Formats: sequence, structure tokens, C-alpha cells
Amino acid sequence: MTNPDAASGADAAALLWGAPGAAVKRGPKPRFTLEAIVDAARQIADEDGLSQVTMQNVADRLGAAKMALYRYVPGRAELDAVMLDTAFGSPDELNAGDWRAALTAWSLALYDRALQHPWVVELAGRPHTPGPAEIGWYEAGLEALSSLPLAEADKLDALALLSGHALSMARRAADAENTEELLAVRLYPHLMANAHRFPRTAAAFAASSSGDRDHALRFGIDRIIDGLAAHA
Amino acid sequence: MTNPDAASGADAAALLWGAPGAAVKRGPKPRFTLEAIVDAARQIADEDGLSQVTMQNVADRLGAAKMALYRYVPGRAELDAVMLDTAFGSPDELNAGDWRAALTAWSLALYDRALQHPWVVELAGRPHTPGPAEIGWYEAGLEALSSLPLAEADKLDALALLSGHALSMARRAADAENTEELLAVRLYPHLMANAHRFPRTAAAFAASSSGDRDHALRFGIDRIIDGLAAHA
DNA sequence: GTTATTTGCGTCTCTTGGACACAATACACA
DNA sequence: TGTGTATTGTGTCCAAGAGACGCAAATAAC
Repeated sequence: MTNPDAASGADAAALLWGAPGAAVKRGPKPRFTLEAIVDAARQIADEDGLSQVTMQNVADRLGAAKMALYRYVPGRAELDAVMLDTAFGSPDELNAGDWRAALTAWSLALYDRALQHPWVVELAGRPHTPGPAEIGWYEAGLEALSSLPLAEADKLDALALLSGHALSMARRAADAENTEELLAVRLYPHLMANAHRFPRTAAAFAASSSGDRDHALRFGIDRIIDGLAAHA
Repeated sequence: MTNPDAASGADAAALLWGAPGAAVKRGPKPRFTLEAIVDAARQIADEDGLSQVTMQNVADRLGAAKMALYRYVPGRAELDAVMLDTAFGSPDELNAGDWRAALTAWSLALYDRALQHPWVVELAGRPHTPGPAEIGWYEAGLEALSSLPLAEADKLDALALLSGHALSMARRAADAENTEELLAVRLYPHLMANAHRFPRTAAAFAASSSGDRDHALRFGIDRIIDGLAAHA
């Protein structure tokens, strides 16, 4: 019945939104905290990539045994969920008066966050339960959009569009050298060899010399905002 | 040196773009083909989800031993790459005269493809070597954009924007019941309980009754296209 | 002090991807 | 026609990684 492709457990929401109030309990003092565990996981992800975030590695970093972690986190999926929401953080309180400027700032801020922790892109890309921090971003985005005469549903859609673009660009930028090599070595030769089948694509790739990552970011944001302006 | 987070092997490109010409060889006749293996994997993914695509399951479906597959596919990552490109297929040759109509049709066609095989969204979402089919979509998209006075690099960016949106919407639609439950049961109560912290978001979610998936799709496409029109 | 809990964690199991060796097969060449 | 050789199918083994289970130590409540 349960689809194993769906990420996060039912318990993720409890961890993300649950009350931190934990009364005095009976047994031994807990040696760790959820925060410490998530911090350790975040460090590993920042340093060695998300694939190195294993229960074992996290436990090692804390000087604990692997199974000790399960007293604080139900499972790997829930750890991912908390890592993601923690890394999102709260959006900066920057409100330029113009809605265009505000939305642009919002998108760029999200992009910066994602650049600081490249792995958030991967986590955010899979289905997950949003936590308070992620909702905080939506709240800020809706505030930036508040002056626009759009249906509420459309505002949410617009934010999803912008955030999707920002995160997508952040991924590209994050493994730039990797992507560079990927395209240059793996795609390019084959594409050029088949230039007769894909003349436009070959030309386009040849013209755009894997240049300005920033340009693509701004281009997308500007286009979406222009589209919103044209519609409202 | 090699980043294990990077998907696909170096061999993926060879499988995707390599010449199919295999001369007469010496040993026993091959019992299988790459195509048959990929087909089996595709079927499993369609029926039971991407997580059920394991070498073991694919082999079982073909009546082969697991290790036999490795004679045809270097590894799991390469299988993913070929599955992805195969599922993309070639875009339909539909050219409405208007560039707006053509681009819209292109986006909708991509959305439909993704709906037919929901797992392509997940595969396309991770870094991978593009194959001929994927490049074919770019070629068709560039053709639709050919009349617009945009830099080649910008055209590629525009297509990435549109395809990202289409695939993102396809994912939502694919596990609709799942997402429905995710939001309704897991997010909604907590969001409403914290409505004081997130008034706009709570209101927006309450207003948009998880309705029209198609609306969000069209909204995004229209906004992007409007933005392109405003810019060109 | 006794008892009910709760923590830390050692041990075991299951699932996946993959390396490696070996026997069977079928063409090349003499 | 026989021999060599490359290639295929596959059995066996191994390493990760997630997690179930149970037990001993710690500690608050009575």
C-alpha cells in the first residue's frame, strides 16, 4: 500500500513541526540532541557531499554508535527532512518597495542559500513534507507578491516557478566543474558528430560557451517576472 | 577524485550515442539485447515505481541471472541513462505557425511524456548525460523559437525553464493522491496551527483547494511565454 | 530502596550494487 | 576437421547501508 518511492516518513512532520517541549523524563540523560545530529549531518554533507551522509558517518562524527541515533531520529528519510528545513533557514527580511525588486531579491536569496548548501537542491527536488523554514520562504514570497492582483493559487504557482528555477540554477552552479566536464567531454563530441541531425542544438551549444551562469539565473527570473507583470 | 554524487558513468555516453554496429563476434550468441533489458526495466518502473528497478528484478523478468545483465550494461547508472533517453522518445512533429502556440505545444507534449512515465521526472532531475532523444527535444524547441530575436544561449535557457516547469508539474500530477495526502494530512494541520506565524501562506493554501493541476501547468507556461514576448 | 523508564549500543538481517572466476559456446584459422 | 580464442551466462563472494531487536546501565518517581 505504501509507496516506497515517496520520501519522508509520516514522522517527519512531527519532527519538523512538533513542540520542542520535552518534560523531565526518567531514564539516563540523553547524550545527544536532534540539533547536534542534524548539525553533524549537515557538516558531512557540506564537506563530502550528500552521499556521504550515512547513519554510520554521522554517528562516527559524534562519537556515538550508529544505533544510538535512532533514539533521536526515526530514520534516514526524517533526517533528510530536518536537514533540508534547517538548511533553508529563514529568509532575510529585505523588502524593497517595488514588487519586482522584492521578488528578484527573494529569488536571489534562495539561490544563495542553495549555493551555500548544494545538497538542499537534491533534497528539495524530491517530494517531502515542508517544514517551518520552507513555509517561511513562501510567506516572504507571498508578502513580496501582496500588491499584485493575482489569485492566491496563482501566487503560489508563481513562487514555485521562481524557486524551481533558482534551485535548478544553483545545482548547475554547484557542480560547475562537474557539469563542465560532463558537457564538454561527454556530450559535446557526440553532439557535434551528429550535427546534421541536430543542427540548431549544435549551433546553440557552440555559440553559448558554457558562459555566464549568473546570466541564465537573471534571465529566467526576469522572464518570469515580466510574465507576471504582463498578466496582472 | 571522482565524486560519487555525480550520476551516470563515463560509459553512459557510449551507450547512448554509440554506433549500434556490432560486427560478428566469436563467442556464444547473446541471449539478450540492450533494448530488451531497458524495456524490462521500463516496464517495472511503470508498474511498480523506479525503486523497484533493481538489477535482480530486471533479470528475473527476463529469466536471466543478475550478473548476465552486466554483459550489456556497465552498471546501474548507465541503465538509468538509457531508460531516461528511451522514455523521452522523439517529440511529435507538430509545428503550429505561431511561436507561442508551438512553444506551448512543445511544453504540453513534454508534460504528456512525463505523465506516461512518471519516473522520467526523477531521472531527468538528477545530473545526467543527455542522449539523442533529449537533444531531439531541444532541437524541436529551438525550431519553435527560431523566429524569436533571442541570443542562442537565451533560447537554451528558455527551454530549460519551460521543461523544468513541465516536468515539475508532471511530478505533482503523477503522485497526485500521494501529494494530496502529503499536504492534507501532514502539512495542513501544522500550517493552520501556526497560522499566526504564516498568515499569508495559510490563507493561500486554504484558498487554493489543491485544485486544477492543469491550471498551474498552463499558468506557468503562459507566464514564461509572456515573459519571452515582453523581452523580445 | 525499589521500580518503571529511557538511553546507548552490540548483534543480526535484508537489500543492492558489483567484482571475479569459470565453464560452456561458437567463430577463425590451419 | 581439429585447435585456439574471444565472448557469454552465471554462481559465488563481498561491501555498504538501513534498520529490527534485545539487553545492560542510568535515573527519576514512589
